Amino acid sequence: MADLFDALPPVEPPRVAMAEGAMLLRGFALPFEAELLPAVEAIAAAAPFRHLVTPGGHRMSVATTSCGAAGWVTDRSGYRYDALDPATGRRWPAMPACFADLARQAAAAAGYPAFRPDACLINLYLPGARLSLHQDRNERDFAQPIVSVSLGLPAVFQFGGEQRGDPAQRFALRHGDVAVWGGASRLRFHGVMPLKDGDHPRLGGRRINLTFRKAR
DNA sequence: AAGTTACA
DNA sequence: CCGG
Repeated sequence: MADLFDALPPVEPPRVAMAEGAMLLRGFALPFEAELLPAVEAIAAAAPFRHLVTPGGHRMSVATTSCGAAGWVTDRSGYRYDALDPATGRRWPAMPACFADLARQAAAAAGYPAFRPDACLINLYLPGARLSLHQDRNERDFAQPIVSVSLGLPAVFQFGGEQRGDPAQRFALRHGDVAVWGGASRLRFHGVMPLKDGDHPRLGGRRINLTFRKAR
């Protein structure tokens, strides 16, 4: 059996319903695309990517940083949003306008026209990096969706149910794809399979994921 | 508890 | 041997 990428039909629908309230926007027309990667680099210069440790004491294979009024962090004591970057003691870099515009447009296209993110978690995946199944539940208002933008190398996204053991669907995510989930799907478990080696024309051997949330 | 491994 |  060929892998998920080869198994996709030759012409992909631009919008795929993953579940109720959850939409995958394939090849979303990224506004200000040329500005996105330089913006990530500028954020990383002020708030470096780091491998956080989970409450269970495990080092995440994905490296993270954040921008916006609140940043997602974890350590032995738990998951949380913090106005300050624990690594620097300073506020997170401001959310670039091109990020906020992208998140708003994608959310609107998926049926969430009022989305105004105040946090963007930036995940850096190198080959082998993964995110095991988890829920996004540290935000205060679950009426607000999650908007997840894929850049660079392709990855396989797992989208499960509200219980960790529920069966998970898998979706190939490529550069320019945006997954949006909210409503009845807001607390679904989700994750990313280990990144395969590859070479993206613009991003090289890495995947960068921008995950927008309304944390507060 | 956003992790890893073993094994059927 | 690969993948779920």
